[in-house]
Amino acid sequence: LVAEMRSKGIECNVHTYSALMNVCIKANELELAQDVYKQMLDEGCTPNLVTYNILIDVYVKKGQWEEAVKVLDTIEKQGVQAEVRTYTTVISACNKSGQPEQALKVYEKMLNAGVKPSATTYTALISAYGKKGQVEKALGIFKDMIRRGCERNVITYSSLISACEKAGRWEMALELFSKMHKENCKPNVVTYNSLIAACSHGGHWEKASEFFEQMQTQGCKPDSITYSGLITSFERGGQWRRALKAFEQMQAQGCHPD
RNA sequence: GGCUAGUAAAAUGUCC
Repeated sequence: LVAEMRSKGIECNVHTYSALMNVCIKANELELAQDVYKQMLDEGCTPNLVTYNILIDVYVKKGQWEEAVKVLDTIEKQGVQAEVRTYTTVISACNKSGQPEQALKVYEKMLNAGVKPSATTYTALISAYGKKGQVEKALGIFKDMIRRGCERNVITYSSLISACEKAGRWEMALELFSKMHKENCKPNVVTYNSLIAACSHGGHWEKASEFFEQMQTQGCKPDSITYSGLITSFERGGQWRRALKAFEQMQAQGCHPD
C-alpha cells in the first residue's frame, strides 16, 4: 500500500507512518518499525506524541529500557507534554527489564511534570520492586498510591501479594488479602494463585489448602498454576498423600498437568 | 469555523 501511495505521488504523513509502525509491532517486526521511523525522519516528516508512544512500544517489546527513556527525553526536549500513558509505558519497560530504580526516576519525572499517575503506573512500579524481592519499597509505592487517592484494583493487590511471596512474607500477603476484601476488591484466580504460592513459600500447606477451598466457593476455578502452588506446598510439608490427591483432582477436573 | 484518520500499558507457580 505504501508503495502504491508513492507511485501515485501521494505523500505519507505522520498518521500513515505511525500506523505503519504500529502494524510492524503487531507483526513482531520490530526492526522494521524502527526502519519506518528512520525513513519518516529522512523524509522530513515530524513525529508527534502518538509516534513517540508507538516508538516507546517498540523498545518495550525489545526490552530496551534505556532507549525508551531516551525517547521520553526527546519528547521533553521538544517541549511537548508527555501523557500518562507515555510515562507508564516507559515505566513498564523498566519493569520488564528488572530496573525498579529507573522506573522510580521516571515516576518522579512524571510527578514533577504534574502528570497524575494511573493505577497502572503504580502497579507497574509495585511489580518492578516485587520482582526484585523489595517488598518494602513496593509497599511504599502502594502507600503513595493511597495517599494520592488512586483507586486500587485487583491487579494492584495481586502484584503486592506476589511481591510478598517473593520476599517470603506470607503473613503480609494475608494482611493485604483481607485489606483487599475490606475495599470490596474481588480477588480473581491470579490473586489466589499468588496467595497460595505465598503460603506455600512460607511452609503453610494448611493455609494454602484453605485458600484453595475458598477460591472455589467464591466461584474461582483453579488452573494449572493453582495446582502447582498447592502441590508444591504439600511437597514442602511432606504431605505426599495430599499432593497425590490434589494431582488426581486436578486431572479429574480436566486440568492438564504441564 | 465544524466534523473526520494513527498508539498503549500493570499481576501468578513448578522445573530448567
